[in-house]
Amino acid sequence: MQPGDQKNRFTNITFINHGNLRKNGLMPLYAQLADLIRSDITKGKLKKGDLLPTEKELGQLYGVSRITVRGALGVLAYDGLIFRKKGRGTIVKQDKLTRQVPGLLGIHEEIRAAGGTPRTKLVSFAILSSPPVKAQKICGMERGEKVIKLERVVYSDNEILGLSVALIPLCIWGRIGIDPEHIKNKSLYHLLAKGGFQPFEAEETIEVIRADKENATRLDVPRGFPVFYLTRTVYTKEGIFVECGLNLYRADKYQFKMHHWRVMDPQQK
Amino acid sequence: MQPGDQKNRFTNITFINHGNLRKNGLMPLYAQLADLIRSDITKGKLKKGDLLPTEKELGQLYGVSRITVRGALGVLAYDGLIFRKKGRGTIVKQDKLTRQVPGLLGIHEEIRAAGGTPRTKLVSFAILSSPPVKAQKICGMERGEKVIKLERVVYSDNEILGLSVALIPLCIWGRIGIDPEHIKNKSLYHLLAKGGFQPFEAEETIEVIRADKENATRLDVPRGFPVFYLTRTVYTKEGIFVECGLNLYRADKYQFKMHHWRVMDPQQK
DNA sequence: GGTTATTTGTACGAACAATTT
DNA sequence: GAAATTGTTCGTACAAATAAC
Repeated sequence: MQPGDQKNRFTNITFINHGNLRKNGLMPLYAQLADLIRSDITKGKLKKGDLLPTEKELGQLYGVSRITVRGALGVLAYDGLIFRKKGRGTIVKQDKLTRQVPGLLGIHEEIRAAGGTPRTKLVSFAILSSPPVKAQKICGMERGEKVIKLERVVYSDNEILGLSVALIPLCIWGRIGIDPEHIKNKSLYHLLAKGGFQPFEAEETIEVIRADKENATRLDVPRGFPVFYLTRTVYTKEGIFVECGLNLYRADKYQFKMHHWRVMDPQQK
Repeated sequence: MQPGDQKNRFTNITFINHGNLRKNGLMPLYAQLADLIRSDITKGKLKKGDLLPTEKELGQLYGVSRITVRGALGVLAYDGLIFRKKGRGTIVKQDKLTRQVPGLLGIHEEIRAAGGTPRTKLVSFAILSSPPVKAQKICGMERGEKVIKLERVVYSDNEILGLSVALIPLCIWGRIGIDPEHIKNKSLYHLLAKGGFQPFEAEETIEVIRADKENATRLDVPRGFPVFYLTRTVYTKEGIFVECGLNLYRADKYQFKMHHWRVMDPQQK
């Protein structure tokens, strides 16, 4: 199907799961409406290329204003399920993509998402009077700033996946107040979130290097074996720096999937 | 600075580049306002942690409604320059991150962005009666669908960077109507965009493999040398599949930078 | 600690502009 | 050229969260 093609617009009420919006205070109306339409799409009532009812019609169907409808459509457009064309209407997208924010998962969550069972072993725990030079370069940490250094080995289903070093400013660590003992098998990001520093943004670089003797031993691979070298700088919603992660993952046991997209249309759409 | 901290709110008019909004039809008011505030942030008039004037005040300052102000703030929040807190206000973020959509750059653009000079050499051009099995798996192309296969060597500043195979459905290729001769040194994505199929979304996987004899020769590396194996499936805004890319890049000459983030707040924010 | 004021979040109605059919 | 549809913008009102007293 090409851009110019289109299908009939669904004005038929029965196509829509109608009349279920409640002003219960739990969820905004626009979010409820978005979920209803989303389920119509994912369940196949609305198929790729279909034109949705117009914003006016949707408002009438569900007894809400056009603003609310636009809020709902904005969610779906943001999630990549629909797109809109001025003068034409709102159209269900082709469905090839796995529409999912790249996410900001910790390694625990990543492994679980891939169907594995994560396990981490704490190798070392220390308070440094100054961050390593590497970390200063990567995430602009100040010299002389006290940091926690957490070194862990990561296993997936009892196979070594990689090594992980996390540097966390002492002032952050102090506020979340965790006993090093409790880190074992716990998601670091989960702990940070519970302490009021929920990870929200991250900058990451991915390189490949070859294992030196020390790393090769620890990763149980021959010397020179390719490993991903992954650095990650993590921030809260407020832009507060919370972690600098230096990670080595075996290249034979790890791969990346990404979803890039350009969203413009920041306003309700 | 911690989440609870804050600075004074700027109600001082002189801090804002005021009175420049025009209903000229070229740009919506909210976008103009967003640009004004953005420049105040990037130029340092508004610093990290600062509270912006309230939505009401901004509206009065610029003579626009609160809806328009919210549109502008929505843009900036989306771009990661500010965040908002109910009951408190709108706050300028810390400025560590390079706020940039991950982007959907072709290899030409990537090289240029890194300060290099891209060059591509066309190795082969063919019309296949069916996509390779690999491509069928990666991007769900149908057996029997005619595709164009474009094989190119990519150089950055006259050094070999990698090999690139692009598979494009014949029906798309036919519509953009390009002479294979003209692909040389051109950005494929640029050509696609000119033909009405602007790349908008992509799904990508990154793995590391070791070069076999053939690839090693072509990439000018020893056998077994680690190379990035990068597959990419590209779609338009409408969700129309336009390209399946299979790429091999030398791991010593390539690295990835990513910016992940969680944006919720789909409505104007 | 509770109350009040402030500020953003959600939602309504209405009108016109820009684009496509 | 006319009709239909989304895009932008106004005014207004109340809810929910935060901050100040």
